[in-house]
Amino acid sequence: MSSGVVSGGGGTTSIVWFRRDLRIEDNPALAAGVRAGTVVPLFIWAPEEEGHYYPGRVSRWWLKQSLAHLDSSLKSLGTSLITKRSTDSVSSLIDVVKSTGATHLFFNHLYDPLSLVRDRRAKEILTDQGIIVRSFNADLLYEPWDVNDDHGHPFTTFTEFWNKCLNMPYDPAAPTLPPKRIISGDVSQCSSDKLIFENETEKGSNALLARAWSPGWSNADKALTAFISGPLIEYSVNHRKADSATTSFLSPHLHFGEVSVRKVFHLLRIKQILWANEGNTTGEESVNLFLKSIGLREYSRYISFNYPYTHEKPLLGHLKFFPWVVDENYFKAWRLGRTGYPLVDAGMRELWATGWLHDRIRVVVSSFFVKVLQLPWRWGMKYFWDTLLDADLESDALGWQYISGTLPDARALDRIDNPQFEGYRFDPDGEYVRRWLPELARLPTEWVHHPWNAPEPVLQAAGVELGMNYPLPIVEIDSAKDRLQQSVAEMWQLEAASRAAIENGTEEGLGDSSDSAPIAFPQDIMDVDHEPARNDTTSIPRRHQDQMVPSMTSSFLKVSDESSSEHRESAENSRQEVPQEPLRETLNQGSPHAFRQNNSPPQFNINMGLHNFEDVAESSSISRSSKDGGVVPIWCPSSSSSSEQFVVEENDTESSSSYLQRHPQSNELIDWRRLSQARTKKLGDRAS
DNA sequence: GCGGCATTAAT
DNA sequence: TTAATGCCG
Repeated sequence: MSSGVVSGGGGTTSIVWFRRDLRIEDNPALAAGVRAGTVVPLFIWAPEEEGHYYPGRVSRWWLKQSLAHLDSSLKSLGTSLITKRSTDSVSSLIDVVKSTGATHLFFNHLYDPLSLVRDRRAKEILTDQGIIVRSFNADLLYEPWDVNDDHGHPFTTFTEFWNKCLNMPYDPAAPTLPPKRIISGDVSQCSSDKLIFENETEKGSNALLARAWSPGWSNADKALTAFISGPLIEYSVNHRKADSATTSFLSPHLHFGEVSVRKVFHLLRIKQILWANEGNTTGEESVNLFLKSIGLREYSRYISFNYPYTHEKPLLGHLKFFPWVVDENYFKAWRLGRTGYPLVDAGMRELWATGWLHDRIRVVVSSFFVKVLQLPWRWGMKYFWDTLLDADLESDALGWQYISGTLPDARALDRIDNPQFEGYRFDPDGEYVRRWLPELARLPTEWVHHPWNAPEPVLQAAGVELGMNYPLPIVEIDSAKDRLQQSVAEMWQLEAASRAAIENGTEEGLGDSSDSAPIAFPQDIMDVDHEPARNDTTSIPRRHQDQMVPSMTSSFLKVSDESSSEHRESAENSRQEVPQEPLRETLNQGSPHAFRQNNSPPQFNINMGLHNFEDVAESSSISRSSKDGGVVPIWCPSSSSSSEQFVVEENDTESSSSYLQRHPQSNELIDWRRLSQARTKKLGDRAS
């Protein structure tokens, strides 16, 4: 083992607390533990801490495999993973500290709201007990607090943020190699709990997953290499097709930290320089495009850190006044893939059956959800959370907020994308629809994305009976447009009224807290009986509040019980209708050409011209001195949800200014509110 | 070379 | 819808 940089090895035992950094390679917390002496690698399974965001079935399956993989790697290096079942991570940490005699705790940063709170607590409490706690950046190219505009404020649009990232004065830290050997700490007094990640029924449902996916850090590394040396070069050309085979397969790996994003970045850059030199513009474009999807992942963490309520509240406050349609039948039809819009339905069936969805299709189905059905976006987000293999709170929150028009740079709120046209754009030959909607399989391409227009003889010949074996559109696009216009107008009126009320001092705080009564979360919807969705839109109950999940920090509800049982049942239903996952058969591991399915990197990545950065090569030699090891991103929720304190603790001598001092208004709604008002004016002008 | 028209894609 | 790009006369 290496000589102990921190304290001379030998006597020092460190706990390395693994969370979503399930890799050996380029893992700063692990490296710190190895440097310090003997190591106790630890994983704590405390899903109840996640509240509503108890991981979904397929996500838990992945986690299980990934941990097994990690454990076997650790064993080959000389130690093994201690696992604890817990409802309180911090007490479990204390237990492990006591039973192992550890003096150090190392972990890598997470940026979701819950982890920010929990990690702060962990750090405080363990530090109080005399433990040396250090934490590191293993998840991002740059820490959120390092990327600011000229005034030192956080960016509020992606493009600005990403341009800044690409033009930082120092490179992301270079990835490091795995340790050669790990000396195990004394765990004779510290037993592992057996962790249960799936029940028997779920096991059955998960059985096929292993044929398509190989969780675990070294498999992630293989997937990365395979992608970069294969489909990457054509990524810009192919990434748009719903059925294309050229996405990276990396997003679940990235979610669990099986692969280092900094390694991805560095490998991409090598290709970029190579292709730039060769004058391969397609390749260059592809790298930029793919890098951008990495950037969106970064941005999701950045946003979550700076505005740690993004998973439950719209960033632009006016969306609170949007009159969401609370209709359980709509929601159900969407989940079942029975909306009558083939591209949407195909996507939802695929999600159901596989836990996977091409990011283009994610945009299609979520946009349909929000704009056509006008269902509360957080229901959709929650469903994604429950069903996606790569469910990721930060990325999904960003994606849904983008779709819902609640970001300053989101697409226009009142714009509806027509699934029919999107169908011909993303699935021009109808292959995707035919694969997932066997009832439409015999329909000619001409009609496959709008069967409701097809002549009766064509339908008959294809065996399609609209309203019987395939539904008519649940909502007409034209009426959806009308309804959306009305809703948006209503939203602005309410927002203006609220603002006036605040200015008059007649009402307070209507603006930004969770004052509005919540639209209950799906659990009261998930188990509704199987009623066909109605086409009539006149009697839909509406509520004038943003939907609101009970605070994550206060709730130990296991929503996923209902949702997963419903999901299972539905999946079973659908298996009769859906062809038996042809993709699994074709997904031979290791063969890039077998990648039938689109594993896009983090969700919602979309093409965008980035700056070429030829200067990247020169700047690559600059490395930055890490301020890791002391900084913990921290969020303290207060009783009022609108006034979260947001403090970064800095043990580091390098900087004495807290995050709050540097960004005094970063955690208030001020910025967004201002943006919201600017937008009010703009949209108001346009409307009049 | 330039204006007009079509195409594309948007975080 | 709009802005940017590309093609063609």
